[in-house]
Amino acid sequence: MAESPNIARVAALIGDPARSGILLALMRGQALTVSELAAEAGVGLPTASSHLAQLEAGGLVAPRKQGRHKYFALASEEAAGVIEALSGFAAGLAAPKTATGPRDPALRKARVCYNHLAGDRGVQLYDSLVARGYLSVAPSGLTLSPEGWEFARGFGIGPEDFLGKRPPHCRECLDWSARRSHLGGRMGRAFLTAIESRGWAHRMRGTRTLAFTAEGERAFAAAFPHAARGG
Amino acid sequence: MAESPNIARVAALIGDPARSGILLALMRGQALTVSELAAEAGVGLPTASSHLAQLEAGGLVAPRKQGRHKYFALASEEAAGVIEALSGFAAGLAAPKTATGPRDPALRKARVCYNHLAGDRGVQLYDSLVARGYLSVAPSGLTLSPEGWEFARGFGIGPEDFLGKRPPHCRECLDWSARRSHLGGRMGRAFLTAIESRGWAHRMRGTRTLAFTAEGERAFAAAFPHAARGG
DNA sequence: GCCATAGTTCGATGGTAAGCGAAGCATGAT
DNA sequence: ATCATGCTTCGCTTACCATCGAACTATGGC
Repeated sequence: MAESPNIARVAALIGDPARSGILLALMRGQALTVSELAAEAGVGLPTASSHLAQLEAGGLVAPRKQGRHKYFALASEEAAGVIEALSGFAAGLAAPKTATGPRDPALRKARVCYNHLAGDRGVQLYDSLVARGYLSVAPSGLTLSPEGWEFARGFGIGPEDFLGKRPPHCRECLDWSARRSHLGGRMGRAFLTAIESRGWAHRMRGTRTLAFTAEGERAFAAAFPHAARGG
Repeated sequence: MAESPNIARVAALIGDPARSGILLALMRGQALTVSELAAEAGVGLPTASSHLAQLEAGGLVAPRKQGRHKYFALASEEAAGVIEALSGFAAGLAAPKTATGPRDPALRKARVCYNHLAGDRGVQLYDSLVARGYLSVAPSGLTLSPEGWEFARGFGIGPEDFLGKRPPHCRECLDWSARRSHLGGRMGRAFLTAIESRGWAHRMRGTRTLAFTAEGERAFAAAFPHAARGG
C-alpha cells in the first residue's frame, strides 16, 4: 500500500503543465536559470520557483548555484529516461493510425536526449559501435572495449575524461522514435560533444532537434557506418 | 506550445493515487472488472468508473465488455512501458544510495511485466535467444529467425498462433531492475504462457512476482542457458 | 415480466494546489 | 554603504477535481 504512491507522486509532479514545460525545456540538455524556466513554462517567477523546489524534492531536477543565478538541470539519466518514455507514449497517441509516421521527421532523425545523441542517428552510432566490437553489451551493462577506447581517442575522448567519475560511463537508453537502444551516460555525452565541437551538427535553438551540416552528415556516416545486418 | 500538454496530460492521469493503483494492478497482466479495480484502488465504485473512463480516453487502458461485466486491461505494450519506466524511477528514488541493491529480490529476479517475463530471468531469456541467433536484433525491430521459430515450436509456439495478428510480434522492453532489454510483444506473452502452463513458475496472487519451482528453475536454465560473454 | 447485480451519470462537498502580488533574503555591482 | 538583480517565502484567492450517495440504465437469471 505504501509502495504504490511513489509512482503516483512522480507522475503527479510531471503531470502539471508548468512543470512538464520545465522538464521538456531541460531535455534540451543545458542548465537554465529559474527566470528562464519561468518564461519557458509561461508562469511567474514565484510559481516557477515553487515548482522547481518540488521537482528537486522529487529527484527529477538538480540545482547548481552560480553567483546570483541558480541553474537547474535534469537530475539524472533516469529522470531523462522517464520524460523520454512519456514523450514517446504521448507522441504515439497523437498519431495512433499513422504507425511509424513521420510525426516530426527532423526530431526522429537526430535529437538531443538530455545530453546525448538520440533518434535514428543515435541508434546508428550505437549499432555501429556494437557491430565493430567497440561497445560490448552484457547483462551487467555496457562497456567500451580496448579497441573502443582506441576508437574514442580519435574523437579526443580518453580515459582521463572519466577520472574520478564512477562507472558506469556507458548507459543504455531506449529510443521511442526508433524503438531501439542508443548510447547514453557520460560516454554518450562525450560523443555528442565531439560531434558538436567538430561542427558536424548543432542544436537548433530552443528545440531538441540536432541539425547536421552536409559535411557533418558525410563525416558521421564515415565514422559510424551502418552495421551490416546479420541474417 | 500545443505539444507539451500531451505529456502533462498522460502524467497527470497516472499521477492520481487511485488511478496509479488501478494501473499497477493491471500490470499483473490480467483484465479486471470495474468492481475489482475499485477494491484494488481503495475507492468506491463510481469513483473507479470515472477514473477508468479517463484512463480509457487517455489511451492507457482498454475495455472489453463481457456479459454484464466490463473488463479493463492496459491498452498496449507502450502503456505498460510507461508504467514500468515510472516504477523503475520511483524504485530508484527509494534507495538512492543502495545502487543496484536488492530492493525486492524476488521482484528483480522474475516478474510479470504486463504480459511477459521481466527481471533477471526475462533478460536471461532474451540474451539466450539472441546469442543463439534465434532472435535477431535490427534497427527496424526484433524478428524471430527460422531457427528461432523451430525452437519456439518446442514450446508449442507456432506461426499459427499469430495468424491475423499484425506484426511486430516481438517487442523490446527496457527492464528497470536489470537495466537491459527483454522480450515483450505477443511473442513474449507466448513464452510466459508456455512457462506457466508447464508449471515451471506461477504468478503469486495479487503481485507481479513470478515464483519458479525448483524443477522449473532447472528446466528454465536448460532451455535458456546464460549467453557466453564475448570479451 | 420481475428482481438482482454491474456499471454509469448526476449533484453536492471538500480538500488540494496552482497562481500571483508583496515583502523578505542574498548576492553582485558601483 | 547603497542600489539592483535573482530568487524565495508568505498570504491569499481561485479553480479544479477526487470522492461519495443517490438515482438511473443495462444486462442476466428466474
